[in-house]
Amino acid sequence: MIKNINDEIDKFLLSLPNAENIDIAKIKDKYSSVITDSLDKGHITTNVCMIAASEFKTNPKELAQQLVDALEATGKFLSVESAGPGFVNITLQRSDFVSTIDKINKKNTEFGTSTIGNNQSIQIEFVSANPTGPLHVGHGRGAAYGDAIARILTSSGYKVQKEYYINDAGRQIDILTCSVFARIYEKELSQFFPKNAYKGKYIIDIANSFKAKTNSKITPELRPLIHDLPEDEEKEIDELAVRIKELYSDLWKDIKSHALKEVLESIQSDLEKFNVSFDNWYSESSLGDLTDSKSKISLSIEHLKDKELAYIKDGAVWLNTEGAGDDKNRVLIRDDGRATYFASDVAYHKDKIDRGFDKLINVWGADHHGYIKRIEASIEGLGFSKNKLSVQLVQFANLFKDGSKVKMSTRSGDFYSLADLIEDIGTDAARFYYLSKQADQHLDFDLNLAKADSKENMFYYIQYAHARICSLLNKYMEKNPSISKSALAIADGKYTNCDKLIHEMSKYPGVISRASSSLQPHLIIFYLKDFAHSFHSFYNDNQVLTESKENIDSIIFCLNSAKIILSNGLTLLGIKPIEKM
RNA sequence: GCGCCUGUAGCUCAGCUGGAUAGAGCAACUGCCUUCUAAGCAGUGGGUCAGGAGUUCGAAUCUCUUCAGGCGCGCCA
Repeated sequence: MIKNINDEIDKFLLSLPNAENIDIAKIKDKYSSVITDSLDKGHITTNVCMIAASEFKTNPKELAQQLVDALEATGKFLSVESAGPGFVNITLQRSDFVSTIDKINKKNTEFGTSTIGNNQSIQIEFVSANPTGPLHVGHGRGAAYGDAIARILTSSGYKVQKEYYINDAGRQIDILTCSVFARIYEKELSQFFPKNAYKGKYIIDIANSFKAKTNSKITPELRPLIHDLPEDEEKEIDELAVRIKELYSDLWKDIKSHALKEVLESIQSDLEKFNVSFDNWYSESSLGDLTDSKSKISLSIEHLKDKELAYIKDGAVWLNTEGAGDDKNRVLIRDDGRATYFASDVAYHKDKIDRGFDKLINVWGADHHGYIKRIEASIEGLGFSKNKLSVQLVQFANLFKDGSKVKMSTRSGDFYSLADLIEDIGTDAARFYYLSKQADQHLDFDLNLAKADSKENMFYYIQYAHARICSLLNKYMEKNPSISKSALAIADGKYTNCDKLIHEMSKYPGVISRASSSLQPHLIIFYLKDFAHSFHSFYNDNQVLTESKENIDSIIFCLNSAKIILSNGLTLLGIKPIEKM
C-alpha cells in the first residue's frame, strides 16, 4: 500500500511546475511515507512536502495542500489531509485498511517473513565459551542474542549457520586438566591443590567419573610432581602441567579428553534446555599446530608472511595490524615458538571465509572490543574486505536477587550458572529478559521481577495477551465449527473498535525488518509490549462474546490475526507463546 | 594518555534512516470485577532529553566541545 502511495507522490512531484529542473531523485531518496503512530493522524503519513519544499523553493504547507488535492483526485483514498508543518495524512479506504488482517490470517506463521536476505549465507558465531566449566549467566545473554538474530535473519531470507567455536587447545584447557588431575589424586598429592586451579564442584564430579571409568589403575608416586613448585600461582599451575605431561603423557591425554568431553556435554545440555541449537561445533584444535606445516594455522601464517604482513622481530612472529588502524602490531608466534590465541583466531577466520559465507557475524563479550581492530586487520591482510565480518558486542548482565547482586566467577567455582537461572525462572522468561535491552548495553536482570505477577513483568504481560486470545478463540469454537474467514462488519465500517488493533498489526513487518537490519531483537520486544497493551485495552472495553453474530465473526477473525502477531514475534525470539495461564 | 559505550520523569527503560504536543512500566493519588482470565483497563500529577556551541524549515536523534559514570588497552584467552 505504501508503495502505491509513493507512486502517486512521485507522479505528483513530476507534475509540478519546474520539475524538470529539479533533482527529483534526491527528494525521492530522502522522503518517507510511514504508518502513523496513532489513528488520529490517519493511516499513512508522508513528509515529502517538507523535503520537497526547499527544492521547489516553496512553502511546505502550500505544497501539502496541492498534494492533498492531487491524492484526493485519484479517488483511491478515503480522505487526505495536510497537518502540522506540512505532513500529509492519508486515511485508507476500509477495504485496503482491513486487508491487513486478511493477509495476516492467510500467511499465518509466515507473516512478517521476507526475502530481503536474498538467500545470502550468513554465519553467526556465538557463545563460544571456553570449555572449562558450566555456562554462567553472562554466556546466557550471548546465547539468547545470537540465537534470536539467527532466527530473525532466517525469517528475513538469509541462509544462516550457527557455530560454536570450541577453545579446546590453549592454556585454559591445561589448567582444567590439572584441576581434574589434582582432584583425582587428591590423596596421593596429600590434599595439594594448585592455587590457580578451577575450584568448582563440577571438577570433583569429573574426577569421580574418570575414576569410575578407568578403575584408576595408575597410582603413581606423585610427590615429585609437586616438589618445589613456583610460588607464583600462575607459574605454579603451568609448571605442574609441564611435569604431568612429561611424566604421564598418556594419563594426561586421557584426563584431558575426558574432562573436555564432560564439560562440553554439560554446555550442550544447558544450551539445549535454553532452546539454543548449533549447526556446527568447530574445534580450535582442528586448526592443527605449528609443527605441521600443512595445518591450517601454519598455512595462514605462511600466507601472511608471503604478503609481507607478518614479520620476525625479537624472535617472535608479528602481524602488522597497525596498517589497518590497530594501536600496535600483534604477536602471532611467541619467541618460545608457541602460537598465540590470536594466531588461532586468524586461522579460524580465514577458514570461515574459505567456507564461502557471504557474511560473518561474531557475537562477542563487550570486554573483547579492543580485539576487533586486530581481527579486522588480519582479515584484510588475508585479502578480504573487513566488511565481511560484523562483530556484535554483548555487555555483561548483572543479576539481582532479593535486591543484591549475584556473583559469578568460573575460577573460584562460586557462581550462579545458566542452568540455575533456567531452573529458577524458566527458559522463556530468561530469554525474554536477556533480550529486553539492546545487547551492547549493561543489563540489570532482576530475578524477582522475572517471576513477579504484575504488569511490571513485561514477559507475562505479553504472554497474558496471547493466552486471553486463545481463551476467547476456544470459547468461540465451542459454538462454531471454525474460525470465521472474513471480517465483513469491520470492512463495512459497522464495527470499528478493532481499528486500533489492526493499525498496530500493520506495523509488524516494519518492526521485523528493522530488527533484522539492525540486529536488534529488543525492538520486537518493545513492539510486542505496546501491541499487548492495545489488545488488553480492547479486551477491557469490549465484551466480545455478547456482540452480534456478524460482529463476533469479524472480531474473532481480527483477534486470530492478533494472536498470530504475538505468536510470530515471540517465536522469533525463541520464546513459546503460552495458551493458558 | 588512547579507544569504545552510556547520561531521557523519583526508579527501570523505549524513542525507527532528523519530523507533529518527548513515551511506557513501577512508585504516588483516583476510579473499573453478579458478564469472555483484574498477571487486566481508564485517569491525575511528574521532563532545561547531563551542560554548551554548530548544521537544518525542524535536533533527544547528526557534528564539535565540556562534565559525569562504565569498560578495554598482554609474547593472557
